[in-house]
Amino acid sequence: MSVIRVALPLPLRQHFDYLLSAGQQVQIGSRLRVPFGKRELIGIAWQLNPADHYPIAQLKSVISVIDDQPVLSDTLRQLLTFAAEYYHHPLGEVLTAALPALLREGKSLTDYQQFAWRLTAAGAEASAANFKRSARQLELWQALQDGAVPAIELLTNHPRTALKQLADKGLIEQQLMPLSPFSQRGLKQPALQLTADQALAVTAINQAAGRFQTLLLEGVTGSGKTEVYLQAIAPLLDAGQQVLLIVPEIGLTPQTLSRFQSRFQAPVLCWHSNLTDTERLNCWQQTQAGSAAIVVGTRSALFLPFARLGLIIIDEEHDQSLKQQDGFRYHARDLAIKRAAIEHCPVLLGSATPSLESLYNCQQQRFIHLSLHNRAGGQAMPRYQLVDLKQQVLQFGLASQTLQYIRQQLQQGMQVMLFLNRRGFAPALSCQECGWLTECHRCSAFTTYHKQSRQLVCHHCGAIKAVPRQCKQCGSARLAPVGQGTEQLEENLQQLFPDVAITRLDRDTTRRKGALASALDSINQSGPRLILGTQMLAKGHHFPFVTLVVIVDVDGALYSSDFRAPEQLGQLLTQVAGRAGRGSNPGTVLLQTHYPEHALLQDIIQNGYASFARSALLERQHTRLPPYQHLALFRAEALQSNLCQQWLTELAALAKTLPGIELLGPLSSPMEKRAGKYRWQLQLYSSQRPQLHQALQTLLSALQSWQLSRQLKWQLDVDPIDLS
DNA sequence: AGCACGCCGACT
DNA sequence: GTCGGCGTGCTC
Repeated sequence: MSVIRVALPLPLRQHFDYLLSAGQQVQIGSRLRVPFGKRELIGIAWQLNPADHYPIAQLKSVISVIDDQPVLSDTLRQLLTFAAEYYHHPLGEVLTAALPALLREGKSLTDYQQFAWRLTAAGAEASAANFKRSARQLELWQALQDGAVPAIELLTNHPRTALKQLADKGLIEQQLMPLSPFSQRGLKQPALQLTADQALAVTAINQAAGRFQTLLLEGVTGSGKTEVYLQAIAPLLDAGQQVLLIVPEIGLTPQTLSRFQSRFQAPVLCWHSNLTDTERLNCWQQTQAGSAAIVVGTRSALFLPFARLGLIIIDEEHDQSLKQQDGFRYHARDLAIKRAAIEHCPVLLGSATPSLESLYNCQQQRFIHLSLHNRAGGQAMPRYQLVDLKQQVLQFGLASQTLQYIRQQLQQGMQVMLFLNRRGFAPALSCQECGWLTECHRCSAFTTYHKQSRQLVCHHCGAIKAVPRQCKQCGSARLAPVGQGTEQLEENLQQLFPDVAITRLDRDTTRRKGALASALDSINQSGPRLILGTQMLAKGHHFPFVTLVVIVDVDGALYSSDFRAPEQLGQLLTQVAGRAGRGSNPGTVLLQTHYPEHALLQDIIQNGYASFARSALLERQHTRLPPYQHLALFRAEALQSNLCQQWLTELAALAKTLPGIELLGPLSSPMEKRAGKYRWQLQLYSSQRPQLHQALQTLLSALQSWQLSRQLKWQLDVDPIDLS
């Protein structure tokens, strides 16, 4: 008889111990079925015979052992344990994030088979002429010419329907696929010629192979970071090692994925939230079996069970979406570094606009800093120009100077991109008589007017209302939109340039599946065009014919209470600018502002991101903000504002007694009310990470017994990025 | 998180 | 008289 400590999928900060009968063989990291109160749960064997186990007389017995081989390796368990402790999050929920749903539900891995597709005899005899009417089927048929391809790999770039159609015609068939380690069969496409900077970077990455090292690859947009990734990976694949590439959002980077697939013969899989449960399990198994060579995935790919991990790459390492914003709030970049340390492999962070945290780590010599200085094709960098909006007559929010520039570029057959980070027609409707504004009744925010759908939408809680005919305050019927969103700007631009094609990219126009892809396709055709959109425009896409970028309104970000706002503005401006002039034409970026003399803007446009980031870091040092101090944030949310305040005040009182902790708050969140709940926060700063963690531990164990804690929703965010 | 127990209000 | 509201407590 022995005792086994089990990690269970519960939001509880504790383990549970069970009895193991003599006949039950268990490897640590395997799944177990155990009784839990009136129900049964599936947990992970975590520790055999812990010294401080629960009284034996009160233990229940393990019902069954599901796996004979662990689903979580030693290294993965180390990572998850670290993550649970670092983020002070219940281990059970961390596990839930790390295991595919089918495994959490107890599905047996041994009776789970994977299939590959191959051509039938009839399929081998077919010719391209058979597929005149279906390009999709033709592509699929061609992909199978060199032999069987695993279903999961096939589905990453072929639609399921084409697969079914060919199978129905008897041209392809399934075969059982053994899971064995991949072997690299040479390159499908030759590598590109590297610039000197790129070659240096590739060498540095290769020199770090086989040991833990973090490298930051800073390269302006268009400088060829992806080619560096590809060439750094090649020798690792030759040595049979696997590579993980984490990207912020996979939907936004289909080009990156296809570049990896078309370069290497070895299997490239992708991992993201749109996969079905079965596809996830497939990918998970192939990663574990070593038959996947490269996985391109979003942040949760970090927890895949690589058999022989040789390199982790975090692309766009500054991107905020690498941090999970609910539940288990981990940062994929930071955990990737930890994982690399555990796996003894290098980790490469890539960005045109590195986070201040990573630049700081380079200054501290913790990371190796690699730079790509020039655009790979030798194009000039775009130039910035400020457009002073003071005392200007604006037409649809655009200065006459701006319009002149736009007209000029269009006349030359070029494309112009306008960035406006506000979707909808107008940020609110206003009463012309009394000034009343349409507000959301559940949030401290105005409701955005959407003209096409004739709705008032709250962008914070999603509430939708019909457009009122009258002012709720004075009854006047004179309601008019205030301010301008992308929907309105599109309408206005169409009026100004009736003959020019316009493509609008925002959440409203890209909601439909495939809409984004088709919009991007039309942008990639030459000819004059206006492209306008929100944040989406800043991420990842190549717009080869854009020679002018207009940032319609930069002012919103200049005076923000969030200490990260300058960094984010710097990143946004640089990223948006990077979309321009990637063809043979250098680009121009126009920044419309009422504050052309603002130091932040001047710094970015005159000195570029790298220099701006240095001064922003100095500023952080003087104000004792991250990364010079460590930050953790308690949030409280309740129907009554005073509950939050009271709870956080008690928390603050206790925190004040703890060594090395500085407090800010309780403060109301920037948007005090959201979806009907009031939101407050308490910020804890410390220059010593261990002291911060000690404090968090003390606070967490205290608050669990407080009566008030159960009357509100609270959460702890370690290293928060979003202070809202 | 679930799932029970428990104690008060409007229904066949 | 019972169904069901969600507060409270417990799970090895």
